[in-house]
Amino acid sequence: MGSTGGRRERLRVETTAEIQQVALKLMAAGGPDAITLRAIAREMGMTANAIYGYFATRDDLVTTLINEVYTALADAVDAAWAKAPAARPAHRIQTWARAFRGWALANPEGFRLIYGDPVPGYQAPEGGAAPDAAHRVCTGIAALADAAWPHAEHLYAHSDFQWSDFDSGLLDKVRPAFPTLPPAGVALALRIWGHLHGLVSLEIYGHLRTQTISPDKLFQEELAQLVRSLGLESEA
Amino acid sequence: MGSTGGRRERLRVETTAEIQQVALKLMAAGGPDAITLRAIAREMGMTANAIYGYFATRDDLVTTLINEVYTALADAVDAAWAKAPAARPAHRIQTWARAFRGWALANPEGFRLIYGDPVPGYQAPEGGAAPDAAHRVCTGIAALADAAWPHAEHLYAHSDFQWSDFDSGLLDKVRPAFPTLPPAGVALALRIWGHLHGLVSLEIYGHLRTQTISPDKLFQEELAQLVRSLGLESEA
DNA sequence: GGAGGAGACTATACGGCGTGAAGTTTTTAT
DNA sequence: ATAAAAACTTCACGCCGTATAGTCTCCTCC
Repeated sequence: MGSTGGRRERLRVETTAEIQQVALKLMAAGGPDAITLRAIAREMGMTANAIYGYFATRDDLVTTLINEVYTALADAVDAAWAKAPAARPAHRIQTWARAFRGWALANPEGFRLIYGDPVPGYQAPEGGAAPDAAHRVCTGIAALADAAWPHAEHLYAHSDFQWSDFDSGLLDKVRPAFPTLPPAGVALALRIWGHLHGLVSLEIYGHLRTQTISPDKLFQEELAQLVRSLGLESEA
Repeated sequence: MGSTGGRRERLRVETTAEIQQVALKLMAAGGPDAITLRAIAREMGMTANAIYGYFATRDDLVTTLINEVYTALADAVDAAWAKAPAARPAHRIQTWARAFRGWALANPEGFRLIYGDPVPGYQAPEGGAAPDAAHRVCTGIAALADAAWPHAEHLYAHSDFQWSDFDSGLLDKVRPAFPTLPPAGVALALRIWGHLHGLVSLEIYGHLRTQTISPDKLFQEELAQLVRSLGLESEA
């Protein structure tokens, strides 16, 4: 054999996993710039160069980490979405939003890794890091908009958004899943997304912490306002 | 003499200014992590260690830069605010917001420096970097809320925000300027701020660019919606 | 079961980084 | 003119990513 189940490959997989795990631990402890090949190797009792057998370059490792973390985020919000009953759109949106914020608060370094300036010299590869997870989060946001659209449609009565106003990147892959969502519905999606991301981002980066000691209360209030501004009744 | 006007001090001031200027140029060209003492020195035909005569450490330099950049941002939004007539609150808010976004788009690296993960290992000093500029921006946001409050008050009819819900940091210094603004008005301020910052942040960090090709149109629309949600009539 | 090869890892080295200590040159003040 | 002070350089250390070459171990095939 040698194709599957070989001791060699098992070890390889395990070592690969350990590298990522140690990297995540270092990031959690010291921020994104604590991810250094040498520190990882030190932690594992190896030489830094040994890691090159598993990842072509440090950026490759970071890309993989982003993928990993991004997937965890997508899992979290997807699970929340799936758990909440579709019959209560307001509650569903609030659940999604709370899951998003909750994950971010629990994994602030991960949030930075995904949405902020990542590791020092890191440049996201052309194809785009974590395209799957990004797609899933994007789909989730579109689902929020789709759920809210019937109630919020009137807000966009006078807008003139066209499909050509939006890029074909992630959207064209997400659109088919929501055939009833018009261009203005995408604007609504970006509105919701901008709002949530903005609040969470301010909180994570500490630009809110200096101003309020109950970001929790503020977030809940803001979420209620958002839902209300979508023409829905806020639910706990 | 030797106290003022000396050739020595003039040179010192000039060199200090040149260091900052070169650092900003490097940042604009290669992002925040392009700010290295050695690169600056190289650009100036000096040794890296010479910079230690002007800034105690690299973080000191970065702190100064943040101050500088933050001040420029505060100047930009303050000017916009002052220019717009107070009699038209909607227009004033939109002008402020557009100035904020405009500055951010013109100085994306500066925006990251202020609001994102800054230079790799940088840790903001205890006293807080750029406290003056932060105070001014905070005041600007409070002014937005103050202008909108009479129209938006009804939105917070059932909220129970207390002053104790907010930190005493920047707020206590800003509050006296707006004696009529109640606790819920601060929540309104943070709402506006979160909204604007969120949109601009998404745009600057490219998490919007992959989804829309007309962030401009989206921003205007969103701004109009925000103003409308405050009970005001959107103005061009 | 022994030889050969593949794969995992180390050793060494290079250039870049921030920064400390010590030395040198230039300017200023007396 | 001389001494002090300021500006600046040199050298050094330990960190980083990474390229190259070498070593050791284990699997495979005859």
